[in-house]
Amino acid sequence: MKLSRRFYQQSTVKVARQLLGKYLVRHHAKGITVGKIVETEAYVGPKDKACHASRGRTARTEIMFGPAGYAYVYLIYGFYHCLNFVTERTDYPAAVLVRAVEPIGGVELMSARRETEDFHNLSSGPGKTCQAFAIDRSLNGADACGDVLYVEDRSDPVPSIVSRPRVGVDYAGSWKDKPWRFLIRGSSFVSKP
DNA sequence: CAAGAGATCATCT
DNA sequence: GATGATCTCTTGA
Repeated sequence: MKLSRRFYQQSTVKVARQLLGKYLVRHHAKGITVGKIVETEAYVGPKDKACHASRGRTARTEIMFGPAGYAYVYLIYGFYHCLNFVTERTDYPAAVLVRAVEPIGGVELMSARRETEDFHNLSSGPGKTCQAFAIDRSLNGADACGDVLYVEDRSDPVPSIVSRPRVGVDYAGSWKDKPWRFLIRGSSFVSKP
């Protein structure tokens, strides 16, 4: 079952936790890629200094101020893209970053795009995942309740979850220590243990 | 293995 | 003009 808009309207931390064990699906002219989400991070609203939207409403962050269930995709360091799903209510800017997935379907496609045969290096990080799934800024604003990029619940058992501080947000003052990075316990496909 | 450098550009000051 | 929700490669212990 495809996750509904209502799912994304829940609190950001809850969405981040519940996305673990769900399946990221990407339809593309070259084929479909599927990955089980094993790592996420929550970026919670205007006060969260690690959240891009904490610096105000701009062209880039506009999508986060809109309704839940849309993709927020941006370019980072000039090379890589990061995929988020917008959460909570309209005008409250928050999102969940998909940091890593376990390759499930379309593995050859991922392998070709990533230029590696190493199964554990296909999508073990936010930039790698976007490369493997051919996700770039053209998908910014894509509807996660549509048919191109969405998340499925395949009724897997609820995973055991570990939380950690978020990665790469040292600039965020006291907010950098919030334990808002979530991983499936024991997964070997996370970006870092 | 850990640490450091470099790559490269959209976005915001 | 500075910087970043990253990744890869190189260096050196």
